[in-house]
Amino acid sequence: MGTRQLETVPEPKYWHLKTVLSEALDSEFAVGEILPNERELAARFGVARATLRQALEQLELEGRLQRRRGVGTTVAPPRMGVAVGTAEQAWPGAAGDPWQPVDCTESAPSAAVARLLGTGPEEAVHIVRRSLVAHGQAVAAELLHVPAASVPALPGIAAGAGAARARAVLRELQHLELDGQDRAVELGSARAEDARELDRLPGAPVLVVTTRYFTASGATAAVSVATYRADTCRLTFDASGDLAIHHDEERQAS
Amino acid sequence: MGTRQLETVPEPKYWHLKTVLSEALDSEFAVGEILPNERELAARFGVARATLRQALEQLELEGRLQRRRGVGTTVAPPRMGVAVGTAEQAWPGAAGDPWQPVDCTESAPSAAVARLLGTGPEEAVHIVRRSLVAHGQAVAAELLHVPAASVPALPGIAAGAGAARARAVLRELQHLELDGQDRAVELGSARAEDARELDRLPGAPVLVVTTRYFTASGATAAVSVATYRADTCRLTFDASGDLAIHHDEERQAS
DNA sequence: AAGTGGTCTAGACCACCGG
DNA sequence: CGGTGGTCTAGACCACTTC
Repeated sequence: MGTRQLETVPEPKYWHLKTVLSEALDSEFAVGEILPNERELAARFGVARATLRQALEQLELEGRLQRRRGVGTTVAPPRMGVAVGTAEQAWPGAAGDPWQPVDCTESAPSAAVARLLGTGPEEAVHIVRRSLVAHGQAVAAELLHVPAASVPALPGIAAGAGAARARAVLRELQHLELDGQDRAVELGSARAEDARELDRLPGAPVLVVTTRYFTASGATAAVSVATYRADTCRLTFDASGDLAIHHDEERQAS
Repeated sequence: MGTRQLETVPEPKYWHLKTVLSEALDSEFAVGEILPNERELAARFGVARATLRQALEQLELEGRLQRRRGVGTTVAPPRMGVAVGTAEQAWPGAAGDPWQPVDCTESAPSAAVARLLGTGPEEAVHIVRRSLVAHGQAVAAELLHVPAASVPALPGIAAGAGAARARAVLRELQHLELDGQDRAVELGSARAEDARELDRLPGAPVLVVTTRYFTASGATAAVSVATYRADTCRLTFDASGDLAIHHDEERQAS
């Protein structure tokens, strides 16, 4: 990266800072190591703290750093691969599904989910909350929306609460024949509730995976909206049909 | 969502601002409409411009707004769905592939790509640049890495330049038998080069899709690194096997 | 030239975590 | 309690687009 300030390149300071820091992370720091605090880093680079923070924010977005209030800034491990697209399609909660049921409520879904389900906007559905933990860290939170029509044999509403009820809904789902599914991935920001569960601040970047599950009759039997921590996760769509979560040392290609 | 300021919930101003603006966008603004400028909005809400900008940044990240220097802030259309996972797996450049070849160079890949390819870190590969345009807007830029061993019958190095050479490499790829592929999606920030092509500023959030293509012998024959504009794209992994880009009115479910 | 969003500054205070 | 990152301010100047 030689000197080339002679071109029409008034490179922003934070961008240059990010590059310098990124190279320093590669060569001079080990995973888990804590960096000097923001005030000292800013002084060392001769910039305002806000400018230094702009660079740190980018590096955190790229999964290179992890910042925690009251603690400090540490060098993040490489992103973990999380398998979300498997060849063997199965209902959520099938054998080997690593998601952990948390609880289950019954209420009206958001307008967007209602549209995907094809149900009326006022019609209540079962909403199963599940979470995905990998390497001791919560990496994703899911809201699984199941219309009552999909689980007709569900025991009465009072059939337990919390995780027990969630498991009951998932068990009933297995009785349906799954015909296919449909996935979309987009960038979002964590709602306050998800942020708490993912140990992030509200608004943290997340990858939102929306999955529609179809029955043999072609109807949408359930819709899952899963939010993955964008800073620590790389979603993998292997053809290998393996649900296992694996942690590897591959870095973002670029 | 009643009033609950009595709890220990000192909600940040920018977060509240974002909520207010978001609701205003839903009810009072049409797609494409320009908002008042930042200085006026900040004054109207009684906050500093930096705080107002923090809210706008979040909304832009969520694909609700589009900001352009020298122009203004406009209400963004819903994200377009871009199909990236198709049941009928095919080599890049196959019939119906909407990607447009731009040019082709021959150089050493990044360390990360070299690892995926299984080639030596110094070994040069063909790097085909392609771009994806939808609705008159560039939505993605791709670097397709093809080791020389994958296209042995390629005419001499001087066989054209630019798009012509890119097409030649793609044509040769079709002669190989494709056995499978492997995808990963993660959040990244646009390199300066990608940012220019995507009409964004450097560092803009992008969805990075890394695809490995395998030959029947199990070797990695090519690696594609595609960066999609995270603000305007929703990646779809339909089982329908349709490469078409469709624009629909679905909003992020949340 | 005028107006927009993008960058940068030098401060201040707050919420959170640890000892 | 001290130290950390998170929020917020009130300015300034710059790069870009449009007229």
